[in-house]
Amino acid sequence: MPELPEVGNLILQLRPRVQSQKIKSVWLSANASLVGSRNEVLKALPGQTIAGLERRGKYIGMRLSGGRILWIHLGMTGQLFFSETVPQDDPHLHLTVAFQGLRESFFLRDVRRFGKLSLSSGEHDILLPGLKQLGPDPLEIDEDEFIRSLKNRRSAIKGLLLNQKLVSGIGNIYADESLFRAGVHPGRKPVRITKARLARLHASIQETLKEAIDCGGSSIDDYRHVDGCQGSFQEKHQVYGREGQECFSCRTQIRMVRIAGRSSSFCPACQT
DNA sequence: TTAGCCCTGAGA
DNA sequence: TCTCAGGGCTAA
Repeated sequence: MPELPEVGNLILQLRPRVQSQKIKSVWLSANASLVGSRNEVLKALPGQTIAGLERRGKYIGMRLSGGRILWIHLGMTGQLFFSETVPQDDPHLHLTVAFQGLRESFFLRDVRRFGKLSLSSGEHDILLPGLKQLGPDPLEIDEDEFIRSLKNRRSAIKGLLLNQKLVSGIGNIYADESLFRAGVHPGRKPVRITKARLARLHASIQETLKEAIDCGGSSIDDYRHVDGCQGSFQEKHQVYGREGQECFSCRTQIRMVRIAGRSSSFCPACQT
């Protein structure tokens, strides 16, 4: 569930706490969703300093002083937090990083294990296939490029927005919310959407994501800030999670359909 | 391009 | 006990 705004917020909160900190020890659970060598992670991290944090799509990159990068994808239920005490008997705890001279350790918890962890030795040996093929960031892609990448596509726009090779970082919530704001039906195919409409969708995506970032993201189910606080953008959702309720704009009942294997909420009157 | 799978907890 | 939620990968 953590999408671009949630991941972006986590990085902002993590940065002041881990940047320039030296890693003392690392623990990995036996069933952590790790891509690559377990021993390498356990050997390579201790002694390294966190040089920086970056976001790529929904991935968090933790850059180490030696040039290596630890990549974290939170999947649906991944949570990052700090604590002075190690949670005992938590079967969902997958990574612990302790820092020199710091009482608090850094933890990764992931109930459904849809998340991913991977260590790369630099920019060029990324093992995560999704990260290697990541499309442009929706906040950076310009209108022309956005339209070009979608125009003439013959599958539902909703599925295309979720395709991380085309644009990276949009998930179910922000796809539904952006389509509502642009007045576009999630099942509509780009070949049948005017250029002006696609331009409006491009703007809606950027507006929605920026607003969500300012709100600290959407907290649904598991997403929490590193200090355990919740984001507030869920209070502004127009369609996501509102099926059966009235549209705030026209009072038509919000409907839910399955498109590209994902639930899609929309207003049948506002979105055509 | 799409269906099915992974995984677990919540709710019917 | 069954079904559903979902991101991303694989196979058809």
